[in-house]
This record gives sequence, C-alpha cells and structure tokens, in this order.
Amino acid sequence: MSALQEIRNRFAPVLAGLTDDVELALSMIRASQDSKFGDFQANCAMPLAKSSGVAPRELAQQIVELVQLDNLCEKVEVAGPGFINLRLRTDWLEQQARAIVSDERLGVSRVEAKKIVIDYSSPNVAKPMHVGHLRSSVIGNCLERVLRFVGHDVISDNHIGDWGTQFGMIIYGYRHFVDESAYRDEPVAELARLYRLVSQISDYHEAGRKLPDVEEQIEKNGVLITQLKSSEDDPKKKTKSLKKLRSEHEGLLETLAGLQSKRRAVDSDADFQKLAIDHSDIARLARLETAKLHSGDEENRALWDEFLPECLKALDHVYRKLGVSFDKTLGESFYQPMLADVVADLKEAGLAIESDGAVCIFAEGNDAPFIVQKSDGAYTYATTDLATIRYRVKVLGTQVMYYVVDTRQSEHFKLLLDTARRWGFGEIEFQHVNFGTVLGDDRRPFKTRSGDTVGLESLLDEAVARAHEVVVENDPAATLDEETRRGVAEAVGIGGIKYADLHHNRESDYVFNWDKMLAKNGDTATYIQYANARINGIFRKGEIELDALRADAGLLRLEHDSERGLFLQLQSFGDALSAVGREMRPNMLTQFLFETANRFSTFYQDCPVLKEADDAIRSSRLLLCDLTSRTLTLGLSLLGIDAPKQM
RNA sequence: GCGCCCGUAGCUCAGUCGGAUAGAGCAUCGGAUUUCUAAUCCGAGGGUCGCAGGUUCGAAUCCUGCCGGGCGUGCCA
Repeated sequence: MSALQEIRNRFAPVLAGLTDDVELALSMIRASQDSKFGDFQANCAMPLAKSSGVAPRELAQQIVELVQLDNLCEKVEVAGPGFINLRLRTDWLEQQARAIVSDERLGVSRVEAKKIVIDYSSPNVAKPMHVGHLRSSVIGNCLERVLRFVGHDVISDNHIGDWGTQFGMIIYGYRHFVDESAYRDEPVAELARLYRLVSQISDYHEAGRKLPDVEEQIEKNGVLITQLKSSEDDPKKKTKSLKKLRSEHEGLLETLAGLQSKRRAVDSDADFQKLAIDHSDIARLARLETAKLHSGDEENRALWDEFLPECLKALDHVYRKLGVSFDKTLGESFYQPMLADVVADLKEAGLAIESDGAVCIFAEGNDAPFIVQKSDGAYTYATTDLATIRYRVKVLGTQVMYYVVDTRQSEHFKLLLDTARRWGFGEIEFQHVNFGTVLGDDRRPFKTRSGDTVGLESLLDEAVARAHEVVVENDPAATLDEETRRGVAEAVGIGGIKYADLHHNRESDYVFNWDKMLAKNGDTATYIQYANARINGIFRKGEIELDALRADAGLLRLEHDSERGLFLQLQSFGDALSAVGREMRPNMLTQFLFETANRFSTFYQDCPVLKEADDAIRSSRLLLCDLTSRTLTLGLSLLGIDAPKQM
C-alpha cells in the first residue's frame, strides 16, 4: 500500500463524520507540489468548513487532532487558509520497503476486476499502415497493459477494416493489372501496388472532374474578395469576412494543388496516362466489385479469401516491429452476417426510421442522423459498430468498452454511444478514448515532403537506424558488440517513438520531431533507459547477486535526502498506475517514470554505492538501486518500451 | 450557419472533479568529472496563463462575452 493510500485510510473515519462524500474529501489529499510543505497535503478542510460553519483553520486543527497519525507522520502543520501539511516518518518509509522488495508487483495492489474490451489500432487492411495508426496502436497498447496489470480482465480487439471499398479496388486491380510473378513472390507488396495503382487512376479521373469546379470557385472567390475590399461595409465586419474569404481561398488553392499533383502523377508518364485513359470508369467498376463481394459473388469471395491472410501477415509484420499484439482481431467482415438483423432490431425497437431513403437514428439535440443503412441498401460502419457492441456484450460478457480512436471521430462516437444506450446497453460503460493528430513541422498533419502520408513501417525502421547511429556515437570504445548495439538501437528507436507519443496529453495534437524523440537528454525514453542501464552497470561491476541481495535484505536506510526522495517516489508507483487507469492517460505514467529516473540520477550523484564503506549503507543503497531498476523496467514495459541492461 | 476542441516561458509541452510563490524539457548563461557509464548532475535568467468581465476565502482550471487558431458537420471509415 502506498503512503498516500495509507494516509487516506487514516483520514477516512474522521472525514466520514464531516461529510457525505468522503471520497471527494479524500481525493483532496495529495502529494505536495513543493517539498517545503511536507510530503503530502490535505486540502479538504477549506471546503468542509463552509458547510460546517467552523473557521477553516480551526476545522483543520480539529481534523489533525482526530486523525490517528502517530506512527506514520512526524509533524503535522496547519498552514495558510487551512492546508494540512504532512511529513512522513522516515522509519515508517523504511519499514514499507520490506514489503515492496519481496513483492513482484512492487507493492501495487489489484483493483476489483472488470471485463474490459479495449478497441484500438483498427487499420484498413490491404492499405499500408501510416503514421495515423501510430497513436491508436501505441496509446491503446499501453492502456491495455496498464489495465491488465492493475487487475482487470482485458481483451484487446483490433477492429480491422477488412470488408470495405479497398477490396473492390484490389479485385479490379488484380483482374486487370496483376504481375503474376511479383504476386507469387511477394503477394502483399503486389497487392499494395495494385491498390495504389487503382486509387491513383481513380483519383486522376476524379481530379479531372473536380478541377474545373475548383478553378471556377477560386475565380469567384477572387471576385468576392475584390468586391468586398471596395465595399462600404462596417470595417470590423469587413475585416472578418475578408479574413474568412482569404482562408477559404487558401484552402481552395491547396485543394487545387492537390488535384493538379494527382493529374501530374499520371500525365508525366505517357504509358501511365494511356492506362488511365483506358480505364476511365475505374472508380465505378471498382465499387461494383465491392458490391459483388458483399452480395456473395463466389469469384470475388474466393479472391477475398485469398487476399486477406496475406494482408493480415503484412499487418503482423508491422505489429511485431512495434511490439503490439491483440487478443482478438475481429474485423468488419466478422460482423457482416449480423448487420441485417441489427437494422431489423433497431427498427423494431423504434429507434431507426427511414429518412430520404436511408435508415437513420436521430439523437436528441443532434441534427446529423446516424445512418445504419444507406439508400442503396448497403450498411455502414455505424451498423458494424452497433453489431460489435452487441456481440461484445452478449457473447464476450463485456462490462466496459474503450475505443482508442482519433478525436475527429467524436461526433460518430457520440451518436454511437447514445444509440447503444437507448438500444438497451445503458449498463455498459463506454468511453471514446480520443487523441489528437500527429503534426509535421509546418503544423499540418504529418506528411512526407512530397505530400504523401508517412508509412508506419519506414518510420519505425528510420527510428531504429537513427538510434543505431546514436548508439555507435556513444560507444567509441566499442564495449558493446554489434548484436547488443542492435538490441539497444531497437529499444531506443522504437521506445523513443512510443515515448514521444505517450508523454503528451493524448487529447493534444503534437509536432513530430526526430531530434527530440531520440535526444539523449530531457523527458525521453532514452533518459529513463539510461538510468536503468547505469543501475545494472553497478550490479555488473560489483558482481551483485540480486536474489541474495533481496533475500537477506536488511532495512532500507533513507538518511540522505536523495535516498528518501527516491524511495518516496518509488512507493507511489501504484498511485501513478491507478491514475492512468482512471483517466486513461499514459502521460501520467511517463511523468512518473521521468521523475523517478530524475531522482535516481540525483541519488546516483550524491550517494556512492559500491564505494560506500559501511556495509549496511552499501547494501541499503544496492537495494534502493534494485527497486529503482525494477520499477523503471516494469513501468517502461507497461508503456510497451524495452529497458536494456547495458547501453 | 451549427457543433466540438484549443490559446500557458524564445521553442515543444505538462498542469482534468479550483488550492499556497503557475511547472518540466529544449534552447541560453554559469558551475561540477583523474566517474559506481557525462546518454549525467547542480544552479541562473526567462510568464499580463489570448483579452475583458463574473462566481469564490482562493481561478490557468468554473460561467459569460470578445479576439485568434484547429477539427467535424446526411448516405467515406
């Protein structure tokens, strides 16, 4: 049990006599932000004073006198308007260490288990994964690990898009453009090429159709701007409309550039151009192939059966590099047979009605409908999502569902979850665990120089390659062999990418920056990994037997400020993890680990370990090192990051 | 038009059920090393928390208005 939990337990009976909402009052006991106020502070006296009619400081004093803290805290002060400042007795802290040293879970207790499905990553198969899939995969995987560690019964589910329009495109491509030998050698690469080819031709024609429109709009827009400039409107209003028009203008120019580049990609190559012209109706025909697949056409179904395993293999390849795996991979195709029944059920329940030929669900206070069947009879992802919810609850027995999905889909999830509640799943706890966009230096969504989305696999490879350079640079004496170096590069590279993502508040957009994520200093994975490597360096150099050390461990001695500060941090590991699980925020774990590594580095500077002459102090420090290493290693592993023993 | 989100140090960001003098990293400047790995440590400077009101003992945090930016918005997922 952490010190914070212990303090809260001591306060609970006293606060129960003062308020109905003890939990709320207890949540106001927290670690002090400044050590001069002690280790912990209770801020509950001020708000409680209001209802009880006693002066806050006086109430704080009364609470202090009633709470049984004798063996726990050394001094208790009432300060300011009614803060209660607590400082732990060092001998109490030293006692705690015993329990943690012998506990594999490092003193982190388990919560009451809930059956949770966490839905993340969810790429479309047959298209290469890109940087947009990074956040969902990394955040989702971290939360999965944390939730499981704190004791929940977790199922991770990769809800892949394996039944969508991309298969029509691949089928069309396969029928017309396949390179047989390339397909035999590397089916996935060939399928990806076919997908890209078909979408390029399709985009080419679409761009051709749209170009005149966009050009016309730009012209109109230009005229509007000129007119507005010379108009006699209220100047404030004028500036505002002008600004809006200009930003629209910029948007249009960007669209125009995009369309022109799609045209150029084809026109610049005479053969390609000819091919495109020969397949001018490609978009419609590809859609037709999709429709045939969905309506049970045998040939298309056979092709789908042939392609899908290859696509899954390609995904696995990336997931292996990323260190991510799933309990289930139940994609759109899995739910496809259930969709008709879902719509029928929704209609019967009186939730879904027909509107403009589509079957829609309207939510109160929302204009946009939730469309579960399009006017052409096809189902949508909304239908699939509802079928998924029903399956997860009825078949898997799920109590909690988390969706780790881009924040731009908030509207969809709002409607989905509202519908689910009205459909009879009101008892289920749903949360859209939303996240922001990965941006480039230009603050636009992260793209390559040529404007393409960044492939996830190449991104990971580049991270490892860059990390390898850093490893070599930092090991001029070549004390590490090449295999070790590669292992470190992998841990540092992949870890760097993951950490950069996880240490931001997940709801914020963030700017992708190579130098920062692989930097040796600062709030990075490397810094934390390095702290751990140094600890293991001590063990290696001192030839320390860890099992023996733990077995005949004496008391931890926390005499030096940096020893005490480090252990105080270590014993709050469980507090950090429960915060992550409660808020679904991995950055609360990265923050904990950074702070831990930081305090270790200070301790390392201040307190010699192997060189310490006093045996008791020496072994106490070794034990502290061991606890730190175990905490860092476990903490990093919950982020999905490796912790090399040497680097 | 409507809806949602954001605006914190030169830069990148924490700060989420209101709490003490608003924090970190980078960058800048200064200091520490015959090292238990300097991929380190210690210190300094740097802020009208977009603006203006309001609620409160107390506001970066809650409410209102304004300014600036992003995203979404009926048959794509």
